[in-house]
Amino acid sequence: MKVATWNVNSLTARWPRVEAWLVENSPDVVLIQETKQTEAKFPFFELDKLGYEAAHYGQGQWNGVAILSQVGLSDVTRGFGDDDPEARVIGARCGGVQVYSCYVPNGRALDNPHYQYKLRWLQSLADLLARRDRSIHVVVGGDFNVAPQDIDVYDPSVLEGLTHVSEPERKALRSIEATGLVDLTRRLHPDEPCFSWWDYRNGSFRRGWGLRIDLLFVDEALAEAATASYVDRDARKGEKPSDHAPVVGEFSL
DNA sequence: ATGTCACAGTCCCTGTGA
Repeated sequence: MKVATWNVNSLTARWPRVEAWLVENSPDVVLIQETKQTEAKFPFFELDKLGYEAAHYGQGQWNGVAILSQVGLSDVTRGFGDDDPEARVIGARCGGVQVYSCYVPNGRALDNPHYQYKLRWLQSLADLLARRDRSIHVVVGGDFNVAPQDIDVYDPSVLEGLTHVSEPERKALRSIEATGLVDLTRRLHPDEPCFSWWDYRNGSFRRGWGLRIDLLFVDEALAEAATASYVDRDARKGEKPSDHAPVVGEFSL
């Protein structure tokens, strides 16, 4: 089973790239973030032609998450069941695996109210995962907007005092791992940065100024069944790329 | 920190978010 997570930064603007990538890579399950689409605009018909069932939690101008699957899709859940008005998490059962596509709030700055929202949101996710059915495999993927460790940052000194690297954010990720989940990319590549996002500005991609903020958390048994994890950097090149590259995990189930 | 991109509004520019 091949599972990918990709923040596409507008599925409307990115559709030509997304479609080409799906045809070339044919992942079984794709966790999408930042569709920036209403339900009416989501390309259900086009995805069906490519062999994908899809579930979308859309909002319109901002946010929006989706799950695409070639191995079945059922039991869709949207949000945490609280009063969060932002479309940032969707869950479903695909091929016997419970999957979640997550778009964690950016945080903006440590003294911004949005940063507190980010920490609360991560706590809600940890609570949800703590309550999960342990008899089923789980993949929790998405744009976490947190670089778990300094190795996940091109130059830690540049980001000092900024969001994405603060200790409370990193602690929140550890509390997600503490529910029995493994950061798959780091497990399989202990010493490689494996960046997944590069700012559009400053020629950051060309200069290698990246962060690893797109993560795949999987249960321990799935981590042991993993055969590969990689970032498709080619998707960050060429015409109209997203600022994120897809992160892929492969498992022999 | 900022050499960009995408969105909405009421447009061929500005504000906002990332």
